[in-house]
Amino acid sequence: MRDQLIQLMQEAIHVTQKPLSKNLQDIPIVLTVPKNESYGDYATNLAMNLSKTLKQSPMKIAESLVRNFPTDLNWLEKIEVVKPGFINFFLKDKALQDILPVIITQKEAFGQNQRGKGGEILLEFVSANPTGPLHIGHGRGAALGGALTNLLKATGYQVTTEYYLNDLGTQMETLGRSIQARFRELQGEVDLFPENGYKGEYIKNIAADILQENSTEAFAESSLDVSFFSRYGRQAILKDIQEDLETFGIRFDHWFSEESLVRQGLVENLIQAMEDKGLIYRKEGALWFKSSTFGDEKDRVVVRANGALTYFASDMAYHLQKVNRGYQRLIDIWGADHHGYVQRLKAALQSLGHDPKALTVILVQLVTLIREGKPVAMSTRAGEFITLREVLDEVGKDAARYIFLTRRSDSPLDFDLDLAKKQSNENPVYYVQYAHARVCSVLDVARSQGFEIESLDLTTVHRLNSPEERRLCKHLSEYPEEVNQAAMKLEPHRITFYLGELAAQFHYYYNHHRIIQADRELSDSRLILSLAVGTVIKNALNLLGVSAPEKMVRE
RNA sequence: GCGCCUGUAGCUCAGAGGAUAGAGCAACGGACUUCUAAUCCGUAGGUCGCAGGUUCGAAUCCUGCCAGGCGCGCCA
Repeated sequence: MRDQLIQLMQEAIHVTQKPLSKNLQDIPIVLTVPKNESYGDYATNLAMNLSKTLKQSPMKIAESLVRNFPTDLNWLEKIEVVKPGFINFFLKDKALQDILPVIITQKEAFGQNQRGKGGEILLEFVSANPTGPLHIGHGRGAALGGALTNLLKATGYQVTTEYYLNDLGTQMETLGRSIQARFRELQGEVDLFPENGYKGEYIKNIAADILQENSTEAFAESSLDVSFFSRYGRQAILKDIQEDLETFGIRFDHWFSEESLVRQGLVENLIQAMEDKGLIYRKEGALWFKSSTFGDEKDRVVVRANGALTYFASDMAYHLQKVNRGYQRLIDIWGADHHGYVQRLKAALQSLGHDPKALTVILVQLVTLIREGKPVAMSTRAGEFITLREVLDEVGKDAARYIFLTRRSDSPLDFDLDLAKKQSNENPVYYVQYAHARVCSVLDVARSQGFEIESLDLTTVHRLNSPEERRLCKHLSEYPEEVNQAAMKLEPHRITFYLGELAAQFHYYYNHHRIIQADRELSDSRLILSLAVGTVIKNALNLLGVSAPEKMVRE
C-alpha cells in the first residue's frame, strides 16, 4: 500500500513536471502515518518540499499533483489537499483488509524483503576478553547483535557473525598469574596475588579444577608455568562464555582468535606493509602509525619500545583481514567506553586505501543494574560484578533480551532486576507475549467450537470495518516498513516499540469486540485478523530473539 | 582542557524538518457468572536543559552556554 502510494506520487511528479530536472528526480518521497486520523491513513509533505525548487506555492503544487493522479483507483477513498500543503490519503477499508491474507499466506516470511541484495556483512559483537565471565553490559551487546543479525538477514543481507577473542598479551599473562597464585594457595603455599590480578571467585574455581586434575595425574612441577595456567584459564573461561551465549540464544559463525592472527604473521605483515608505504615511523623506541593524517587526534603506537604489539596493532590487522575476506560492510558493536578507538581504526582502513565508511561502529552505552531501587556497584577488576549468567538465571532469557532492546543503544540503560522478573503489568515483556498467547487461546477456543482455522476462507475479511479493526489492519501493514527501517538504521528498538503498540491495539480490541460469536461470517473475519496479529507478533519477537509462548500461566 | 554520548510528563524513555509533542510505569477513579484481568476504560500530568540563529515551519538542523555519563596510556 505504502509502495503503491509512493509510486503514484512519483508518476504524478513526472506528469506535472514534464522536463524533469535532476534535483527533482532524487527528492525523497516521505510518506507518514499521521498521528491524527482525521488527516487520513497516509500523508505526505512532498508539495512543501518541492515548493523551493519549483518556486510555486505548496498548495498549488499539491493540487496539480493530485489532479494528475489516475482516477480509476479503486483502493483510494479520497485524497485531500490541506492547509500548508499536505496531501492526505484516505484508503478504502478493503485496501487495508487485503493485508490479512498476505500475512497469513506468507507466515514467517511476512515482513522480510530483499533490499540487501545478498550483500555480505560481517557483524562483530560481544568480543569480551576471555579473562572472566560475561557481565550485564556484554548481555546488552549480545542482545543487540543477535537482533541485528536477524534484522539484516530479514532484509536480504548475508550476515556472518564473529566474536573476536583477545587471547594474547598482558591480560592473558595476568590471567595465568592470577590462577597460578590461587593454585598455590590451595596447595597451602602463601603466594603473593599479583597486584592487578583478576580477583573473582571464578579464578579460584579454575585453580581448584586444575588441582583436582593434578592430583590424579602426576604433573611435573615445571609444566605448571604461567603459560600453562593462561591456556587452561582461557579454555575454561571461553567454554563458560560460549555456554552463557548459548542459553542467551546467541550463536556465532566464527570465533576469531587474536593469537592465530599473530601466529599467521598477519600483524607483522601489515606493519611491514605500512612501513613500506611510509605510514609508520619510529620515535622513542616505539613504532607509531601516522593516524593523525587520517583524521585521528594523534598518532598511535603499534609496537611498544619493549617490542610488544599493541592491542590496536592486531585490531588493525584484524579489520583489514575482514575487508580482505570480501565483506562489503563491517559492523562492530562496542561498549561506549571504547569510542576513542573508532577514529583510529577508520584511519587505519583509510590509510590502506579502503573506504572508512565501510566500517560502522555501534557504541552501546552502559548498563546499570538496579536491585531494590538502587544501583548495584560493579567492578571487574575487583571481582565484584553480577554476571550475565546470574541475570539469566534470575529473570530468564526472554525478559533480559527484550529489556535490552527497549532503548536506543545511545541511551544508557537501567536494568531493573526486580521489574524484569515481575509477572505484572509493570513488565513490558509479558505484555507482548500475553497478546500472542491470547491470540493462540482464542484460536484454540474457536477450534473447539468447530472453526477450522487452517482452512478459513481468507477472502472473508470485508466485515472488519470498525475503527479498531481498521487501525489494526493498518498497523499490521506497516510492519514490513518497520522492519526495513530498523534494519537500515541498525535500531532494533524500533521493533520493540512497534510490538508494544501492536499488542496494545490487540488487547484493546479483545476487550471491546467479541471475536467468537453467533455470526459465523463475522467470527471468521475476526479470527483471520487475530491470526494475522499473532503471526506478526511472533515474527517480530523472533527478530528480537524472544520466544512467543502459546500459553502463559501465572505462577 | 579536548573528543563522543545524553538532557522531552513525577520516574524510565520514544519521536530526529511538518499538522494539537507520544508511550509505559507511578498517582487517582472504575470494569472479571464472559474468547486467560499478565488485560481494559477514564482522569491528571509539558517553558522538549538555557540563549541566539537558519525557514513558510524547529523537540528535531547550526552556534554558544549549563548539567550528567564515558573516554583522552608504549593498558586491555
